[in-house]
Amino acid sequence: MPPRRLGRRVLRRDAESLAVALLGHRLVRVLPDGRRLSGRIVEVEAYLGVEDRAAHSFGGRRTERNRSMWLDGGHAYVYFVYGMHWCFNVVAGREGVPAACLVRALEPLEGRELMRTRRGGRSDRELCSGPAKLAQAMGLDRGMDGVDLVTSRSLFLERGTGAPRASVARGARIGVDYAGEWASRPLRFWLEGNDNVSKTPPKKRRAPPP
DNA sequence: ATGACGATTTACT
DNA sequence: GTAAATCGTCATA
Repeated sequence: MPPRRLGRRVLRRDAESLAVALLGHRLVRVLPDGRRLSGRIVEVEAYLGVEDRAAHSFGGRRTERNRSMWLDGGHAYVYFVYGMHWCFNVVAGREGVPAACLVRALEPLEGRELMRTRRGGRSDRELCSGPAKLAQAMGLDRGMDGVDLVTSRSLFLERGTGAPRASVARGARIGVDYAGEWASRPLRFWLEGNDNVSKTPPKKRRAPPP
């Protein structure tokens, strides 16, 4: 029996619930030649939708770039940032609700050799320990944007062992300092102690008071 | 048509 | 800790 995939019912949950639910399951990529790449999800951030100032859909923004955020829960939202990086999200909620979960880190499982090639021969813990790193390692780009993870043969989520509640840590999201009060909301979730969780970047210095 | 800006990573001091 | 890399996207005009 092949492993069971995560179904629409789970993937339609709200972004915060889904972020926690994704931890401990596996993201799987099957290449055209049949090779498998996969990793255990160990870090996820929730982007809640129109009210969330850190989300691409804040204020109901609906553009060419973020249109996948409005798809039904369980679709992929893959976007390009900083002129060179791709990031992968699992869309949350029902169609018309622009919420998503940014997958920030994986524990590499299958296909580590190919991942290492794609990542420039780095060590195992440098393969998928960041949103753009895992996208590069797994070969996720525009071609995967909008894919339905429930039905696709090339990209999907396999049920793993899940995550014990006690092992899930939470804190502020990374790289959203522009989002005002939303920047400090604890919507980042990770498996405490896992070596593949991304490192928090240095804090931006605040301007000195006048 | 133009300009500002990133849901980041990497290298360097 | 700081800074460079690098360009598609979006808002403004």
